[in-house]
Amino acid sequence: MKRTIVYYGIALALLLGFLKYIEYHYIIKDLSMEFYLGIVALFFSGLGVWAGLRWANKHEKSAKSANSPTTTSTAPPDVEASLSKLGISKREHEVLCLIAEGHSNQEIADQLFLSLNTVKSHSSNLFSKLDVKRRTQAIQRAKELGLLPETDATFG
Amino acid sequence: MKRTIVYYGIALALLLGFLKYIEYHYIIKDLSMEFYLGIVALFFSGLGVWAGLRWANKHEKSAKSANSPTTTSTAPPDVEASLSKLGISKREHEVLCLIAEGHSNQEIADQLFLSLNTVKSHSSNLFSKLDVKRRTQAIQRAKELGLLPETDATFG
DNA sequence: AAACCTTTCACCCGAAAGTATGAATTGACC
DNA sequence: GGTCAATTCATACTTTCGGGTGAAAGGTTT
Repeated sequence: MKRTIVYYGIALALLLGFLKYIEYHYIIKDLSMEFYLGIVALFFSGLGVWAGLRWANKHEKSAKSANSPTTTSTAPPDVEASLSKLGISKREHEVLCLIAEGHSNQEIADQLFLSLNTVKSHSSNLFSKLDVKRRTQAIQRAKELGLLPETDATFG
Repeated sequence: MKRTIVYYGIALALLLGFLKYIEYHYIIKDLSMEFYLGIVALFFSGLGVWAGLRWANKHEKSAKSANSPTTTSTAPPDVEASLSKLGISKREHEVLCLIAEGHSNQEIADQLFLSLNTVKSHSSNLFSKLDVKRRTQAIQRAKELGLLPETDATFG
């Protein structure tokens, strides 16, 4: 969390440095105002989208009674039972679903706004809880146990 | 193929060397006959089983009209169409099925009596034909396209 | 407050997976 | 005999996975 702030700072510093750099090394001083504004607008809109998504992501889970598996609406009731029986947390279940969709750990990390290491931790715990060694086996296992949302891949 | 013969030779040489070694270094000369026979019996029965399995494996495919996808009975007729449409060979399909069952490349190699490198080659070609990057995606893809034998994991 | 769980993340290391390239063999087809 | 695709395998290299350990932050429970 503290690191995130540091990253923000570094990103801002880099932006400022970049602006100064182009100011002194190129001949765009005449259209500097528009250019600056454009750069800054792009940067901050990107940052805003990112932060907004992340914030929304954080509140999606805190808004639904934290971690007591009673009123969570992410998964159907029967799935809930299997999950809690195996001691699989909500976050781990999310990771499991994404694994089953064929995503790499890095992709999952990007999608859930997590570090790669975190995804690894989750999947590692997941595997021991599912009693499997590989993610491919985890997919099999999860399908057997009905832990995955029906993707309905059974068409012709 | 030539390598296999060389390996056989090496294995036999090692066996002989081992027998000679225990003959000169231990005091089991008295029960040598039974011991020798036991070792040899174990070794050759193991080798026999292995060779037999391998031979059976080889003839399983040559016995069914080589590679024309007309009378092959490994997969249902509808699957055949999808496979040939994607240019997936029979061997590749075998590998694909084992991948979908959650096996590692090494396990697949052992099961099909192939080298690890060969399995990698097959899976690599498979991935490009399925237009995927990872084996987990290949599983997804194969299920979507109905390329896998029904494992019926849809029970409660 | 203390014990506990969940979630997050870092670092290291070894194993597995995947890519690229080249090559030998075999059977089919012409 | 020559061509072609399929199969097999090697070698080398990069990326991804997975295990193990430790730790920090936030929430729950007692």
